[in-house]
Amino acid sequence: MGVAMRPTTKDLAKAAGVSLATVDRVLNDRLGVREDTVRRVAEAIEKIGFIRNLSAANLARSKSYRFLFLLPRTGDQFLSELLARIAEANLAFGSDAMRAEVGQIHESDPHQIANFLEALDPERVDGVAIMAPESPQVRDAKVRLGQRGIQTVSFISGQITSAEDFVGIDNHAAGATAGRLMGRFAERQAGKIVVIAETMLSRDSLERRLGFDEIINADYPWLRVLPSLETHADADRTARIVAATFAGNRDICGVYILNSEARVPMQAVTEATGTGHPVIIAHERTPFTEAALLSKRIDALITQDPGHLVRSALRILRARCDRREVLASQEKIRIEILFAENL
Amino acid sequence: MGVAMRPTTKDLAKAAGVSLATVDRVLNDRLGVREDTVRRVAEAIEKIGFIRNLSAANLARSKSYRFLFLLPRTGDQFLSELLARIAEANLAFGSDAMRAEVGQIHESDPHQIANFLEALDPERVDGVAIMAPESPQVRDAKVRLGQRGIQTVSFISGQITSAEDFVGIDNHAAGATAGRLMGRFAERQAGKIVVIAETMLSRDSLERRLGFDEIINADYPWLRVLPSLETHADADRTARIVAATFAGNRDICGVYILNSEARVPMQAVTEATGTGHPVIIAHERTPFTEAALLSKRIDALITQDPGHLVRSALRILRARCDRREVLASQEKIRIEILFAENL
DNA sequence: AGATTTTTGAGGTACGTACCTCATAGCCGT
DNA sequence: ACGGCTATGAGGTACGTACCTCAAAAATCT
Repeated sequence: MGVAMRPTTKDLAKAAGVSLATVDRVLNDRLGVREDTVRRVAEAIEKIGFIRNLSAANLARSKSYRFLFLLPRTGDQFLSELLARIAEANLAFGSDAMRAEVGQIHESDPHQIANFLEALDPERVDGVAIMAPESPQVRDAKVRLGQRGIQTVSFISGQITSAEDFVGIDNHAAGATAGRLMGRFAERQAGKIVVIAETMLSRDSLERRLGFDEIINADYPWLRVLPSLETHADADRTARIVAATFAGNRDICGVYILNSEARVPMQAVTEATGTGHPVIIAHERTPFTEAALLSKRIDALITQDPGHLVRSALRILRARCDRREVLASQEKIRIEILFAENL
Repeated sequence: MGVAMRPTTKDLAKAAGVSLATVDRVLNDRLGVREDTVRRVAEAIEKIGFIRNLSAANLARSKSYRFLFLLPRTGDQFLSELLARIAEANLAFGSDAMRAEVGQIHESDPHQIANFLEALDPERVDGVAIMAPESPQVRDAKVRLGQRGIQTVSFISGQITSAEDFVGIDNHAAGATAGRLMGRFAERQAGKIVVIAETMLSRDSLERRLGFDEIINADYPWLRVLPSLETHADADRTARIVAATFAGNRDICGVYILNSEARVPMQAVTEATGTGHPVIIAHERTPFTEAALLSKRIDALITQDPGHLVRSALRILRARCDRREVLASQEKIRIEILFAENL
């Protein structure tokens, strides 16, 4: 236990040769402190290695943090997974005075998203993790939130203004990883590869496709990647275009599903292929993809850990509120590769 | 913030119809409370959803946690990585009143390890993460530590009495994953596979090998896995036996290095193979293996995140001290697969 | 120099919990 | 009814920080 106690504000005051009140003024950026007094305190902080006890501070302030996850209204199993992890994080961080809530909104309407963000009350929300397609409206809304003192991060997809502003994987690298797996798993002979996306209008899809193509073109020139099929999250359309593609191309040897929600495209592929077995690579771990991996209908999954995503977003928002640095290595979301063996 | 404040002990006392003192007695397992009073309080906890404010509790107790990592004295880059992550965790958990220290000891001598553990003072150490080969002495020492009120977990390797008692990957699954990668990456034709381990006396190595063999034998019968080469962490010996093995087997198509420290074996393999290029799979991400992966001398890495390992061990020890549950999904250490693309 | 403003100090209360003491209430067996 | 229990209550102090007030000191301006 505390043989060597951590220095407190009292020790800091003594070390800096000022009173507790002044230390408090400096620590909390209050007005009315001469500049060289601030400097003296800052030096004393360095010298005695003062670390502010945030638990005590939050206790005194009786502050609790409320964060919001802005998620799409419609989705499938990956969305459910996220919701479950958010609920879980509430338990994990429960004794930490932070709460996470969820707002769901039609992701296709930038105006609605922007309005939702505008309506947030800084008194009631400390930060928002936003999962929404990039758009000028949302970008502006984020800037205004920052001005009003509400922290934001882009969550999984959306605009990436800087590395610290984004919680999610590097989609270009994820696509490249998929490309590498596809190249190594496929037979070393000519063949076509089908890429299925919800829409190619989103930056995430573009980046994944780009990374995928780079690897295939550079290292596996005998493979040809067909133009992306866009499902528009419509099961009928998906079944139709996938069936048509397989009917029109006899030498398909690989399928790359770059949606987060792989179930509908995967079912279309299963129907279209029949007894054939192209190499199939998909994204995200859900009950469906997990089962498909175990039954060898999917060869590999590229995933990001939803629990990690959620906790990381919360830690980042929290650190911003406290004007703290985060531990970069902890917040880097890894591109995971799953086989049946390492589920 | 708190529009809806979290209930406090005061609210709990009112809800249970008892005094604050009694609530305190119940919450902290003090003697002298009738059983049905305990029950009434427990019911009130459920009813009003009381969550103990651990920050305030630790503040009041002015308790800080001291944990110890018991690591091998000798090692290479993976050990350095662990040490770096422990130092990093000290920063991350710094404002959380917990500190991690390191003790290093010759892992080959179970008596010395046991003595070291016996000598720990419960007043000065709250928990230990033990990375040491399994042995009766260490097992007994762990039991006695538990009796003396010092928490323990097995770290990365060692005895696994239960799932909650271990921080690390499932080595059988890791070996199986390596086997799957080897099988899919190797040419579909007869060939031999070299397995290199520091020693096959450790459970970790055995499990990895077992998992590896299972997959190869079941799904890639044209591959033959040679008896494991044991390096005994000796560079000269390693070079000798690896060279001899390659000299005696012309059709080696794969190498699986199941050590945590891959550098020495990998260098021996590089020298022995010359211009040939068997599929090489190794464990753990270190500066060396990372560079080898990027330069395509290694085909894939099976890794566990050292930062996650360290933080997970600390969280688990901490939760045990507080008699709390951990969030299982957060503490599960994933078997990661690394290519050059998803580094 | 005096008046005014800025900066600093001293001291208090509060946050939610732990832990302590002492008093009182209820219970037991005799 | 008595002493001897056990169970409970009431009240205090402490932890480290935030935030408040008021007074005093120091710096600035006139």
